[in-house]
Amino acid sequence: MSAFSGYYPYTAGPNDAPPIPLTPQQLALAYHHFQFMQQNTMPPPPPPPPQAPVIDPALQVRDPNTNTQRLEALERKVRDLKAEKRVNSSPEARSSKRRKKSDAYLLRDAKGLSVKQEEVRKQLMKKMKTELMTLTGMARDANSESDSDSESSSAPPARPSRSVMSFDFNENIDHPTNTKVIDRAAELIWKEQHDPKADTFSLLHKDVKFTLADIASFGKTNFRTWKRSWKAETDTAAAAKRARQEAKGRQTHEKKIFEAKPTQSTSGVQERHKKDPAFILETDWMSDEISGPDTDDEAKKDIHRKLLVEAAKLTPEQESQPLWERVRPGFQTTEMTEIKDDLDGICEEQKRTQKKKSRPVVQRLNLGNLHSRTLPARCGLL
DNA sequence: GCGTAGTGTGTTCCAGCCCC
DNA sequence: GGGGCTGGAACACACTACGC
Repeated sequence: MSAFSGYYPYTAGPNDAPPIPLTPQQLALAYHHFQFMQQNTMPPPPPPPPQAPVIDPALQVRDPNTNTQRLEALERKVRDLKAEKRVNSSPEARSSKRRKKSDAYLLRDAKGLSVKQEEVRKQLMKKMKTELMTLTGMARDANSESDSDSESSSAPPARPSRSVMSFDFNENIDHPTNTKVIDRAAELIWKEQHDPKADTFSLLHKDVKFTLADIASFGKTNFRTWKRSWKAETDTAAAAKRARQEAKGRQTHEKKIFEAKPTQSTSGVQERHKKDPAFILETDWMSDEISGPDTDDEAKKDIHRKLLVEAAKLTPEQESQPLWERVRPGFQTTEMTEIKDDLDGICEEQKRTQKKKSRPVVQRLNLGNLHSRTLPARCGLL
């Protein structure tokens, strides 16, 4: 406590009045604030004031000189604040203030960064993610994982374990519960990495500047990602939406394969059918395969499986391999069915002629069944 | 064992929108 | 104008199975 016996509320300037000694209560409060700044932890509530003051205030001798000095110091402060306000209200100051606000971020946006900045940015993102996972208990061994990214040899000493906090995904990012976690993680990383001379510093480039706000913004991105996943798991509507997105992603992938390997090319299909097959690849039309009948009846499933095995002409040894049925929509025109069969043929031919043999894809068989799912909006195009 | 393709999942980036 | 949210797309990564 002796180190704080000379603690004053501000640093004295040349024009300031001499420092005013603090009361024991003020001193105790200041000590707690100092502890908070030192340890980056929430301080425990300040100790309750003593039941009775050591000296009855009524009996204390008031020093008229000290009170005058205090008053003068306050008046000076008011004058300074008014002067500062006048300067800040000018248009130039307003724009510089705006600039200053946007300057709070140096690495948040990936655009326009140098290679060094990009590397440090990625490192900080990874650290922030690990820190958040550690704080929220999402990763038990995140500490060992956190610094495995190319700096294992110079890894900082492991921090003592921290208490588990948690996100509230029902709330937004600016909810106190969530900001508390992000701020805490950002402060920890900032404390470790902002000073290149510190033992804990482990970034690739010492000369790349970044801000606390940068680190926090990376944490916010993580939060949104996790919230999105959480929502997809808990909200059925969101889950359905996500499934649609994933299906679309697979279709895009198939489209790319066709575009990248035009052996017979889709133009051949176009010539034969006088239709551009491209739009089939752009929509939901390609998803015709099912892995089994939509029923809980095991007997029906067995019969269906036997039909598929027969159609695939599998040997008894091959019977256990997966098979899919290709079920065309009932509303689909014959013309469209032919185009799709043509495209499937190209795909299978590409597989057969591939120099490099790859893992066989699941065999798809046509048993002639049709399904009656909802008619897509674009069905009138063919 | 190694390299590669297929597949699934998670992450990051970006644009557009809304609100303050 | 800046920050937050959302959705879509691109990208990264891990895993598996296969051929050589």
